[in-house]
Amino acid sequence: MRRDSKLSGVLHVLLHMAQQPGPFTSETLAKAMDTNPVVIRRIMAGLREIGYVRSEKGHGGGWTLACDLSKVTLRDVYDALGSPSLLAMGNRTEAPGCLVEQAVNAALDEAFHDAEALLLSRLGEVTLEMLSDDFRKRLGSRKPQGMSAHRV
Amino acid sequence: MRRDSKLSGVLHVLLHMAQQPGPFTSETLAKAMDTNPVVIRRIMAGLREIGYVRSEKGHGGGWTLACDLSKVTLRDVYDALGSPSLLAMGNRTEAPGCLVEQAVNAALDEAFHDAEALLLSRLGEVTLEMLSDDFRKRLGSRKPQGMSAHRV
DNA sequence: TCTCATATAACTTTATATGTTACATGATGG
DNA sequence: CCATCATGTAACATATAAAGTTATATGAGA
Repeated sequence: MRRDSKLSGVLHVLLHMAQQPGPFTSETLAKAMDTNPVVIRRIMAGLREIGYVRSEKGHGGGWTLACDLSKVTLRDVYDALGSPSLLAMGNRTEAPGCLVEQAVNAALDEAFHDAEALLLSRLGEVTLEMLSDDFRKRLGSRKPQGMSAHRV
Repeated sequence: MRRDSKLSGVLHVLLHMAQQPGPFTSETLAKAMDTNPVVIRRIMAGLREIGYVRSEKGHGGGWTLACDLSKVTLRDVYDALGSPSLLAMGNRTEAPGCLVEQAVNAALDEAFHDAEALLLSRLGEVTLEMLSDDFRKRLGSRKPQGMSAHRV
C-alpha cells in the first residue's frame, strides 16, 4: 500500500523554515522538497487555517512561521492535516451482519485502537522545537566549522 | 487511503471454517465473504505454506483447517500473510541526505515503531480459539434456541 | 499596470488493493 | 479413460487514493 507521507513532508517544510527567517515561496520550498509548488500550498493550507503559518501574496510574499515551536507538537501538526487514518489495515466491513465478522472486528478494533492511541500519544510528546534542536545537533556534528548552510 | 483488509478477511474465513468440519471449496468461502474464489485462494496460499490449512483438489476437495486454534494467534496469521505494512503513514524518503529530513524521520520512526510493536504484541495475545469462543458467545446470546446456523 | 506570489479547481499520473478471466494441473467417480 | 470438480497461477481489468501538473483567478507590491 502506498503510504501517506504528508506528515513527513510538512514537518520537513516547517523545520526548514525554522532554520532561517522567512518568508519562503512555495517554489523555494518545493525545490527543497523535490516536489511541486501546488503540493506545498496544499499541505500548508491546513496549517494556515489553524494559524501555525501565514501566507502573503505578491512581491516578497510567501510562507512564514507563525507559531511557538516549543508549543506545537507533531500531534498538532497531524491534526492540522485533517487527522488522516494512521493504520494501513482495517476491517473488511464495518457493520457486518455476520457474527463471525463481528467477533473478528471486535478483536482487531481493540488492537488497532490501542496502537493508534499510542502513536498519537508519542506524537504529542515531541515538539517542533525538539525536532529543530535535533537537526542542529546533527548539523553540528557533521559540519563543526559552521552551521549556516545545509544540504537539502 | 484504501485500507488493506486481508487480515480481516482471512480471519473471517478461518473462523467460519472452525464452526464445522471441512473441507470448504473456494467458491463456498467466496460466497460467504462476498468475493471471488480466486481471492480466497490468494489469501489462503500463505496460510497453506505455513501449514495452518490444507487444500485438496478434485471431488470432495477444498480447504481444511490443519492447526490447533488455541496455538495460532492473530499475529501468526498476520505473518502468514507476509507481514504487510501496518501503518498508513511513512517517511517521504527513507535515506535522505537532508539533515532536516533525517531529524524528522528519526522522530517519526520512533513513534511508528512503538505503535507497530504494540499492535503486533496485541495481535499476539489473541488466539483463533479465543475469537471462535467469542463468536459462539455472540451466537448464543442472539439465538439461544440453537447454534447450528448463522447469518453470513 | 506589470510582475510576483498565493488560491484553487480540474486534470493526469502512479501505485496498489481487489476483482475477473483463462487456462493448467491434479484428484475423484463413473 | 475420461468427464467433472477443485485448486494453482498468470494475466488482465477495475477502483481508489496519493501525488504531481496545468490553468486560471486573485491580490499585493514595485
